[in-house]
Amino acid sequence: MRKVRVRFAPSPTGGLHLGGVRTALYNYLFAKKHGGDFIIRSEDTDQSRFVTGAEEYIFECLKWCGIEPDESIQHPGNYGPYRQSERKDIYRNYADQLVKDGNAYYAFDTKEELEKMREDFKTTENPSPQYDYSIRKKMRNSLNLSANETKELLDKTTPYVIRVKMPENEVIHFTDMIRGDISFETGLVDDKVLLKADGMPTYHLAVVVDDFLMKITHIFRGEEWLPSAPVHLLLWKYLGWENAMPEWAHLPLIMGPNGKLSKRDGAKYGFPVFAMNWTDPKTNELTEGFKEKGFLPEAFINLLAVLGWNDGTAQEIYNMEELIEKFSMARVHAAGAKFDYEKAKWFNHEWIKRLNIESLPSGQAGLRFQVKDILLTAGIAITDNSLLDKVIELVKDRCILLPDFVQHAGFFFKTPETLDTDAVKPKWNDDKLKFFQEYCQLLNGIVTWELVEIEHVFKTLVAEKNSKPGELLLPLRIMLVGGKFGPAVFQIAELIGKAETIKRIENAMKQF
RNA sequence: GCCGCGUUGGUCAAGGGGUUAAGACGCCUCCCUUUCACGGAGGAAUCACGGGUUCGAAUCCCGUACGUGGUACCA
Repeated sequence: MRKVRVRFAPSPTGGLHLGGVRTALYNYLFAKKHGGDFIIRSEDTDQSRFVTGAEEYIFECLKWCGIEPDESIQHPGNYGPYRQSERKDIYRNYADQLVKDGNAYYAFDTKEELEKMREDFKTTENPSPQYDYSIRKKMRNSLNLSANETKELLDKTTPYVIRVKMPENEVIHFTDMIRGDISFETGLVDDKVLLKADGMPTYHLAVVVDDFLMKITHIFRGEEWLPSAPVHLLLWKYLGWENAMPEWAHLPLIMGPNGKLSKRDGAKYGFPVFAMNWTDPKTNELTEGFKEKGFLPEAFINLLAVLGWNDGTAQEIYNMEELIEKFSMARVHAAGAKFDYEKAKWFNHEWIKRLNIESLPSGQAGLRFQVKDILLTAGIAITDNSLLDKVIELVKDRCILLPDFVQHAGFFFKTPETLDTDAVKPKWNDDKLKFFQEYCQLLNGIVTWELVEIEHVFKTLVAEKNSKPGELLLPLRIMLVGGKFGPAVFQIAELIGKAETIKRIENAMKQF
C-alpha cells in the first residue's frame, strides 16, 4: 500500500478563487485523513502570463485557511524542485522519449498555418477543427516529413512543438472516484501539444511527469480537466508507468448566479470570490476577499467544504478536525453547486457564535483578537480586555460579519458621535426632559452600579411620574447607543459605567 | 457542431425500487423581547420532460430538453 500523496497545482494567472481553494481543501482533507502528504506544485509554465505575487498570495490564502503543505517551494521535500520552470529539462527528456517511442511527434506548423487549417476545415458542422488523427496527415510534422527533412528542420532550429499521437480508434476508460466509469474515444481527442516551442511543457505533460516523479497517488482536480483525462491516461501508459497509475476524481464546478462563478460575479452581486484581497498587478484592480469582508477562516473552510460535499447526516457545522475525519471523495456531489452568499454569511454567523474567545483549536488567536482588530481599524482602541470579553459575549449573537462588531460593540467603548434624534424628537417634551434630569440625579446616587439597581431606579421613577416605560426606554436607548439597536438598555448602562451613562444622557438632552 | 459531465423546492442537499420525499439557507406567519437581533413554534415551495422495465420508479434503462465544461503553443 502506497502512502497517500496528493498535489495541488494552482493556476498562476488568476490567484485563488473559490473553486481553487476548495480543490486545495479537498486535497488537503483527503491527504490528512489518510495520513498522507499534501503537495503544492507551482504552475508557472507560461511566463508571459505569469502574475507576479500570485505564488506568495496562494500560500498566504491557504495559510489563513489553516492549510499548510507538507511539500512545496516553501517547504521542500525530496521531490523538488516544485516550480515548473525549474523542471524544464525533466519534461524535455520525457517528451523526447515519447517521440522516440513513436507516441509523439514534432510539429513545425506555424501559428499562421494552424489558423489556416482551422479556417480551411471549418464547416457548419464542425466550427472548430482539431489537430487530430485525420488532420495531422495534412500538416507539417515529423509524421509526414521524411527523417531527413525532419532532421534538417531541427538542425536549422526551426521552432517546433511536440504533440501526442492519439490513437485513431481506441476506447479509453477509467474510474473516477466521484463519477464512476468514464470512457472516451481517442479518435475524438486532438493531438495535444506536450512541449511548447519555448521548451516549456504544457499542463498535460507537466502533470503526468510531476505526478509520477512526485509519487502522487490520487489526482483531484476541477471538472474542467475531465475532457483531457484521456490524454493524461495515455501518457501514463506511453511512459510505461501504468502500474503507478494514480486514482482520479474530478471535482464539480462552483457556479455563480449565471453560469460558472467568475470574478465579475463578485463585483456584480457584491460578494467575495477570493479568499483574501487580491490586487491584480496589471490593472491594479482590487478584489475584496472573504477575510477582509469579515469572514472567519473557520467559517470559510466550512462553507467551502460543504459546497458539494456532505457526510450524509444533517450536520452542517464542521471544524477542520471533523472535516478531516468525515470527508470522503465518494460523497462529493457530481453536479456543480451554485454559491449562495446568504448561506455563506449564515456559516460565519454560526462560527462567530461558537468561536472560543481566547484561542482557536489551531492555536491561532480567538474571537477577542479578531474583534479587537476590527474595532481598532474603526478607530476604537481597546484597553480593557475583560470588558471587551463581556461585550463580545453580549453582542455576538447579532453579528454576522466581523465588521458588524463595530456597530454593535463600538458604542461600549466610544461615545456615539451622532444620535438618531429623529426617532426621539417628535415625541420629546418637557415632561421627558424633567424625567431624565431627575433620573440622572438618581443614577448619580447609586452606590453599587449594577443592572438591577439601574433598572429599579428607572422603574420606580416611571411609576412615580405615572408615565409609560416604553416611551422613555427608547429615548434612553438612543442616548446611550445612538440608534435603535443593541442589547438590553440597562445592561449597556451597567457596562459603560455610571459616569459615562450620565454623561451620555446629559449630552443627548441638549440635542433633542 | 462534436465530445464529456450533470439535472430532487429560489439555493445547498438527504434519500439510489415501496418514505407523509429528511435537514439547512432564504422567504412568510406567530410566540418571546417595551429596540434590533438571538431563540422557539408553524407555513408556502421540489423529484426537468417523454417513453420503457416492474405489482410498484425520484431511485434502473433509453431518448429528448436544458445547464455546464472542453474543443488553444491557457491552465
